[in-house]
Amino acid sequence: MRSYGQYCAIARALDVVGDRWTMLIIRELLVRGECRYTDLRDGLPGIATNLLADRLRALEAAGVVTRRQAAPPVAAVLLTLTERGRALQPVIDGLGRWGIPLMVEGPAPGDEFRGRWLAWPAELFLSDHRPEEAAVAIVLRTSAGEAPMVIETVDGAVHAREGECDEPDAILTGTPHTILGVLSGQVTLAEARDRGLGFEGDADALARVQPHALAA
Amino acid sequence: MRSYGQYCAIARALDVVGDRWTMLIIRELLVRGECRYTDLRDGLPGIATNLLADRLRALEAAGVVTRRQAAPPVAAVLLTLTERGRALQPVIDGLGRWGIPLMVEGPAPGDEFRGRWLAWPAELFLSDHRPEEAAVAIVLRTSAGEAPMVIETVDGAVHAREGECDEPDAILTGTPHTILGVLSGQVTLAEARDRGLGFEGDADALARVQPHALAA
DNA sequence: CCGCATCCGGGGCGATACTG
DNA sequence: CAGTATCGCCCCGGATGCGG
Repeated sequence: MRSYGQYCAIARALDVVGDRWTMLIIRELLVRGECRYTDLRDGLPGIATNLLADRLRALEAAGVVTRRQAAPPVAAVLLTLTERGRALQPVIDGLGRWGIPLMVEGPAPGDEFRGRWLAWPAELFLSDHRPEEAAVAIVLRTSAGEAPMVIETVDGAVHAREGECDEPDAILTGTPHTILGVLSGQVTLAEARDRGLGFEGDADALARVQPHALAA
Repeated sequence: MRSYGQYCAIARALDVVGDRWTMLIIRELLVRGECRYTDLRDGLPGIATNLLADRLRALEAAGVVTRRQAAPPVAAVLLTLTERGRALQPVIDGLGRWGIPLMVEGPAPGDEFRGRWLAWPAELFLSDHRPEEAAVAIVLRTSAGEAPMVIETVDGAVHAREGECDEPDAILTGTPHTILGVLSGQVTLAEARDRGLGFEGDADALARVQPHALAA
């Protein structure tokens, strides 16, 4: 990026991560961890391939991303955030928190979606109200072809990860918008089921982590 | 900005504040509060006037900025952040914190600087180690023509603001880089004075708020 | 299939000039 | 003071090609 030419901490930060697509590349690397060029491409629908290559080079030069060869059997380059790169987590979190209100209207026509993008809303809205009880796991399925998300309670906190789960306490199936409504507590489970949400398992497991705002 | 077309909180946020210059406009409005178009221009050296106008329109449409007429005597438009706009403070703070390490090498040739940009480093590095004592005020002067910054202790916290101060406990005069070195504790007062820092007043007032890292 | 490089059209951006 | 007008350039987006 063209430098702003300002001796200011914020401008200097934006000189490195202010380019178009750059923060979304950081988002993908934060939520996926180490992954391949092609994985990044899949997680960044709309990006031009040359731009992704350019950005990765710039981020590598800036000490934000590192590149390493995968183990012999799979000939692939693996990309990871450095410690310096992971230090951008608060910025991404802040952006995600600020962006949540922009999602209540649902996706615009043609909007892309990936299940793992629910990780921030999930960890933002949910908390474990009964940490003394046994841990629960809730699976979110937003699309048939995609890997589901698993929401798990761990020591009173709630974490979201990509992947399967052997014996989930509950399974939610539906559109991203509907699932987001349930996670945020803006829609009750009953309402959501009327709107097409699929639900299996223990409703209490869901209530345990849902925000208390339901009372309002 | 062209939308990223992704139903994701971070992408949605960047659809609004991801454009070039936009976050720096937010920075200026956060640190200055209500101000005029021309004030913004001065605080954003390098921006094209049409871009500033474009961005302000977009931010107004997005509910981030509001515009109002000043009181009759001065015919001027005053721009302010809305509540929604001020909610970007954590993002700006995160960027500023992340950008601090990029400033230790000093300004590049031709870099612009404004005294008020020291507000983030000041509040980030400094803390009041003896809150039980009377409040202190330290003035920073980085340039003859510019308004100085005042650092004040208030209830154990440290705040930075633009403006003068009647009876400061200490006055630092020097280049931004030198002053930053002192504020961050990377350079001792004695070293900084050797490098051209001007210092008047009570060295103890400075030590009271400087980071403890000096021991290292 | 992976990881790019290259080419090309369009528009955002930057600089300057100008106006109510 | 607060913008609008204009213009060249380069970044961006989309498509294609290509070596490993």
